[in-house]
Amino acid sequence: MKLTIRDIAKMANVSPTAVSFVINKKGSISDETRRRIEEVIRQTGFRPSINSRRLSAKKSFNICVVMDVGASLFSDMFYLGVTKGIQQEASALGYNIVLTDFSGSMPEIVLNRDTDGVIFFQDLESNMFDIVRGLSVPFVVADSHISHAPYPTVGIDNQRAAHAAIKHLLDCGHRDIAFLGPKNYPHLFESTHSGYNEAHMDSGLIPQKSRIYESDETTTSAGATMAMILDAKPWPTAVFCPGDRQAIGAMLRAQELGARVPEDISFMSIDDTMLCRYVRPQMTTVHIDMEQLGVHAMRLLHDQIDGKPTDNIILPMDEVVERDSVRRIG
Amino acid sequence: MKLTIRDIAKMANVSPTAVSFVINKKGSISDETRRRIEEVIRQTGFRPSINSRRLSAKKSFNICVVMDVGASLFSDMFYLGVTKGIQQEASALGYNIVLTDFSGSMPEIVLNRDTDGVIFFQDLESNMFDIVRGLSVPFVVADSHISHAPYPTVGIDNQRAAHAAIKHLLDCGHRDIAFLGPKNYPHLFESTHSGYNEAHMDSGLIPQKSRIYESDETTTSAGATMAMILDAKPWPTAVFCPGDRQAIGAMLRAQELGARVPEDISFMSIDDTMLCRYVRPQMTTVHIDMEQLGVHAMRLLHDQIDGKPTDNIILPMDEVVERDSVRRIG
DNA sequence: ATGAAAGCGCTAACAA
DNA sequence: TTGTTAGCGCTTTCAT
Repeated sequence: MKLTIRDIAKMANVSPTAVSFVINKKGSISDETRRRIEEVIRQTGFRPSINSRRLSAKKSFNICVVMDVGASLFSDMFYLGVTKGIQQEASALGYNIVLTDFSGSMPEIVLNRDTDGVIFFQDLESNMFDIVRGLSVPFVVADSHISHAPYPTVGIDNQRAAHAAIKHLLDCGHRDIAFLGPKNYPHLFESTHSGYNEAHMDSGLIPQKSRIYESDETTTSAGATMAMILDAKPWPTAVFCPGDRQAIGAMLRAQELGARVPEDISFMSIDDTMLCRYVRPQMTTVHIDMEQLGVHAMRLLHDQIDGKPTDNIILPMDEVVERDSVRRIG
Repeated sequence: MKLTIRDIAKMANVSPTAVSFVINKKGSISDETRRRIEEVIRQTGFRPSINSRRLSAKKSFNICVVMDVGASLFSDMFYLGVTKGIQQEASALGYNIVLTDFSGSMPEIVLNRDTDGVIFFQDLESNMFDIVRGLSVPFVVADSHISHAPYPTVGIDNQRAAHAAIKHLLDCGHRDIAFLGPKNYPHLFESTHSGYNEAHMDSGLIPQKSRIYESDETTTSAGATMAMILDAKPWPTAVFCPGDRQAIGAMLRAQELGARVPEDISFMSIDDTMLCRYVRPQMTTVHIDMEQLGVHAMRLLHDQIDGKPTDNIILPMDEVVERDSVRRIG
């Protein structure tokens, strides 16, 4: 019934080893022999059993991607984009992408070592990484918020993205810009806050501490903080949030409270998930190339697997997408 | 280094076979022996090599999920929900979910038979299914639009969902309801159109052919059709689209053209993706439980794999979620 | 109820 | 450059 490498070997009058060599492009084979073997393979449509391969090569050819199951639809949207990038790169490298969810405990597939590497989304508590290390399974974390993490990461240069956003707002004539950051992501808060400060100072402006606000990274929490901001006059002329979700939550709430956007107050975010195009006014934002993030994560993991020395990657992203939520002043 | 089933056997003074039996809950083992083996397994933290297993059992323990790579973010959102359901059920059954994209040709993983079954999203051209059949790999299609497809499917009862939507509109006092359906999904168009007609007739009303419109299932195409509808008076009092994407595209366009929603015109959709809560006014819709769809798809596939006889599944879904896009008349 | 032994189909060390 | 051979670690048939 199913052909094996031995059958092919016989048909080509060579040894199984030879066949294995040409399949894996390893060892040394005379052109003549190789051609003969390739011919037989083509004619028979032979495909080597990947399971045998897994067993003898002690590789699973799986890469497992761990998403937090409790994550919001927002993160889903973001990470699905990242996953596309991973998947594209992975299939080029001959890996399967297996999707697992993380609900507090390490997925079976990594406990079983049924994966050649794992990609985590966002930084987890360090004891989780200890587990993976203990299993000596290579891993990387994608969308890490930590700049010099003691493990392989690829992240966005959030400071730079925030800088780009604030610069845009400044260029549009805004001088009283509120920063509404995610208090449940301290590292992200910190780096984007730095970008905010830096952009001001680059323009010879002094960032005002009183314009720094925080909320959880949820629509409602951002809305509540926004309501509070609107409670006191004068209003900032613009509000910047380092994430679509917060920005949209804030904007929608402001509108509910009677503020006109962007006439009375402008909003700007980072991420550029599809939501930006569906809210009204459409959200001006800094574009994040999620697939790119995925591609780099997969490459980094591949290098890890190969045992190559690697550096953590920080992707610079600062392309602002102008839409309708920011008013040009004066 | 790594423990094998033989090591465990020795430690428990039994044969490898016995160990295999208790791991797989097969064969017959005395309670006494079983307990002893289980004890050793627990103490050593032994985990059988899944790769050996794959080879000798001729199973991959993989289920591959095929998404169309060209699909919109909308479908992404929908299918990610479905995937969560699949994944949840799959891990309970001991399978990995491997994500692949379909870009016109069958993914390698199925060509290699490195999967015990495949789940397709939406109906593909039948020659694709022929390929899978030729490989004798079990498959199901999730979110099939075809009611009596000659292959295993699980789908939503779209007629019923449409019926529920129209009934809601009717109950709110609407009597001039436009149907804007997806012309690029003829089956979906057909079934939801039936629901539209049926709901009218149930209320003793005659559905008007002139109120049936079509567009591609995209935001812009729906917008264009909407503009055309608004071009002629009288306007319908409500517009129903069997999908969030069309409905939102239509609603947003109507607003751009100066119509007030829901005062001048109401909108209603099917799907209840998260977008519904981010557009203003929030979209009233029929809730679709995507995870449920995934769970059923996985179960159906599992039965297929087991060679059990199966019937195609049609999930009834008709829960309307009232939000702000529908006006109550009178 | 338990065990011996023969694979599953490939890889890789070693020989020739 | 090519071939022989011994595994990889389970499952499963067939004895006992």
